[in-house]
Amino acid sequence: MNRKTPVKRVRAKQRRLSADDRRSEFVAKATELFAEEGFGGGTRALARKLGVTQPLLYRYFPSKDDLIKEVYRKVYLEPLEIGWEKLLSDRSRPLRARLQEFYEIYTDAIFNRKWLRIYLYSGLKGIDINRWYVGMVKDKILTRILRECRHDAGLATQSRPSAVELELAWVFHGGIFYYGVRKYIYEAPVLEDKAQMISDALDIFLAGFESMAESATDRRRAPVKVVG
Amino acid sequence: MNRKTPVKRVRAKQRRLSADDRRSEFVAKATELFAEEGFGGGTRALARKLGVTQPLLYRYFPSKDDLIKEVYRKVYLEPLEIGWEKLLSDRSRPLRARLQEFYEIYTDAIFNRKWLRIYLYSGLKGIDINRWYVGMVKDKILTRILRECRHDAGLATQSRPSAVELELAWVFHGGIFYYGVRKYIYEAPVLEDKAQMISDALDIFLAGFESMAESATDRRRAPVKVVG
DNA sequence: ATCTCTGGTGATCGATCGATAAACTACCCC
DNA sequence: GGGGTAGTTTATCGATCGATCACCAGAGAT
Repeated sequence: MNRKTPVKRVRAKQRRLSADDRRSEFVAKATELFAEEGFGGGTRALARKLGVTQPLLYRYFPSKDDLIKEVYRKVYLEPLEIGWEKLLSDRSRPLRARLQEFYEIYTDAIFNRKWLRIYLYSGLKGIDINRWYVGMVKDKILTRILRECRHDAGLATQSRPSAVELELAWVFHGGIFYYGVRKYIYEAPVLEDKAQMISDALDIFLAGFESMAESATDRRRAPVKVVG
Repeated sequence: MNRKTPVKRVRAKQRRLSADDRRSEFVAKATELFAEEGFGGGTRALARKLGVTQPLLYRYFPSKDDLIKEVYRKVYLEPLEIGWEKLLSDRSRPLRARLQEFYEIYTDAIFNRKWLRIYLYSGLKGIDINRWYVGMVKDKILTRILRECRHDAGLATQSRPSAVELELAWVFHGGIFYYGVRKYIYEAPVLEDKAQMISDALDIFLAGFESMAESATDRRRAPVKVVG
């Protein structure tokens, strides 16, 4: 056929971006790619998403691992911009309303396919930032919630929650988290009204905490097991 | 130095296994490998774990994908051997005891690093068997639990649970599931006594269900939202 | 208009991937 | 004990991976 015919290489017109723009575009598209394919996703596929060639990546990142670290940083730190402490600890408002609002905002931030998948993939890799995040949830969210619950129930505000209390809060938190996993990872049908799911989960958590607190004050000891 | 010296190839004495044994050994070690590395784990690394060479795999499986499917089958179907239906529906025993025992047995089966990691990896791949499993949990476990709860509360046993009830059960179930994820995936410290975690989670779930049932009969309608 | 940065490309390397074909060898049977 | 079969290895292919290098070309400065 027309082999060896000198076809004028119609090179897609080079689109030049500033270094900062290109760099953040790399991170943004890498987040999408890794969310779908996992961190095994290829650098060539990433370049294709940007409409550039693969070696360009290495003008901005020394290695793929460095790019991945940037993705972590962006994904883990982005939804943390909101002031949680004030929201949870603002005792001028009823506790329940605070918790409801907090979880609505929190889940608005993390309940999306991209965030949840990156979170799960990085969790399976067992990296430091994931362990840091779990510790942060414990210290900044669950411990705070438990302190407010104790205060609300008229109990002494101890500096650190008991292991049993903490586990109660984790099961509650995990139950809400799993809603996001079911919806965005498993793509299973869920109760559409997210706010109501949170409301119902709060109902049973608060009722459970109160009954635990009551039996603790009644019997003057921590309830280890309610039914044998 | 001694290059070109004809070193007598000291080949590790061939250990021959029956076809069935070798095949199941492949599946077993592949489960371990994929649990740690994800399904991107290499066939050469797998062969190394068996102490054989890589091409041998293809005497037993037409492709790596077929091996992966076998791993799925083994992992997903293995813990299902137990008779759940009888356990949950045996009305000669108190409901709470049935639920406690069921979740202790169920979590004994799935709370281990191998199972949870394979489950999460396959969930991220969005494969059919994962969606099947989630549907199975809904139909065979949660729906059954809710039916027993309704019966226990003296309510009409309807064929299918309401969306709100189901979500309540999912949040409860997910909270327990997340305990396993925290312990075996994140390797975070958890309340060591698993049975007590289940007991506490059951307390608040059952209390929540009862209060929902009460308000439903009192007000003659399903409680959509308790606090606005 | 030309110079000069610097963003961007083309070509390619070595390693590793899944998979195939042919040769080898341990073990069972007669 | 000499086949013969079936389990195993050696050698290798083509594709793809992350990464490197020399070179090209667009845009602002002069």
